Amino acid sequence: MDPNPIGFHKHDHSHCVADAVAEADRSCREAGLQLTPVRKRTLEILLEEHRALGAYDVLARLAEDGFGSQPPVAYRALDFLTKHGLAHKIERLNAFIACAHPGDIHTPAFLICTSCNAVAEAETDPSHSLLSQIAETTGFHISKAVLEAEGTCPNCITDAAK
Amino acid sequence: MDPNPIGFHKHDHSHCVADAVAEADRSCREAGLQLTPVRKRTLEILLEEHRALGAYDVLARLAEDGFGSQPPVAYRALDFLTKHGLAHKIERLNAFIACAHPGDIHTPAFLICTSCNAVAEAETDPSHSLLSQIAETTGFHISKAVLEAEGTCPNCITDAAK
DNA sequence: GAAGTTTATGTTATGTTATCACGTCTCGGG
DNA sequence: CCCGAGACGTGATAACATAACATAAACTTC
Repeated sequence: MDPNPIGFHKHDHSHCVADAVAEADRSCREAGLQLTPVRKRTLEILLEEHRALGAYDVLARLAEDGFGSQPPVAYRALDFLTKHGLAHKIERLNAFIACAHPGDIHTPAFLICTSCNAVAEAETDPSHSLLSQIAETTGFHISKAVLEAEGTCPNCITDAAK
Repeated sequence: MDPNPIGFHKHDHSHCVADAVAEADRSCREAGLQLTPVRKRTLEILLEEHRALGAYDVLARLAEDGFGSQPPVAYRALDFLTKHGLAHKIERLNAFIACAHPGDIHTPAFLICTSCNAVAEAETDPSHSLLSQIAETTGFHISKAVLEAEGTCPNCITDAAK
């Protein structure tokens, strides 16, 4: 159901999990944040799956690995990751996904394919961002934005045409 | 906690509920849709409160008015309203709000004030919409978009400055 | 106008997502 | 050595949402 979920492009991610974890490790140390075993493992799980995962899916995997089996275990780890830009919550799906561009300051936009369930994280151009325009004209101060689009990804459009 | 939630501007809405319901009534009749008593009452509740309301809040009000008291009663009515553009779901809040611009074809953006809990529905300019740009460049076909920003509304910014 | 179809509503039950409250442990500072 | 902060585990519960089934009204097809 989910052949190639990374931005809808195929790729070999045998190494990218390890790389991303190492990078997270480094940036946390730099920022004085504790990337503890549960948190690190949670990030690995999200990276390995490379798709949006519910908190209870993550929890089940953590429990398998010997961590606690109660919801707060997963929610706390996911909170940490999302708070520090290592993961994002997809509100539409009540699910979580590893950040595709950690380190960048960004307002991510997500493209959710309802056919294959892939979720791609798109970059947005902050300069003529829709939301900053709105903020300007209304005097509203934005602290966090959610941009999510649901539809059909290029691969599934092609498949449907066959 | 919520002095003036409508787009953050004060207004007298003694008549606007009735007007909006009448308008909904008319447009449903035109479209061959049944704005049944539960559905109409649900819309009224959302309009009266003029803020984002959880499904169970709506349900409680419906039950008071003699409608069914089980969750599907509220969810079905809310589904109808959202499906036909008379209300919107705020994903970030798991809550529902009456549409501020029914009839228009629009991709609404919501501004959620974390201080006073007001939610404003902003118009977006579809021509240089962020998401349609993304769609173009990626080949993704968008069927539904969610744009939600969390922050501080002009009123609360002013209040905080005091 | 009887039989079947669609649409809406109600109810019971259950599933899914998220948080609270409390106890323990560990680590670093005073 | 004691203390406070942060992290983690656990039990309990809250909040959000849907499945499955029964009933009733409106419509339509013969």
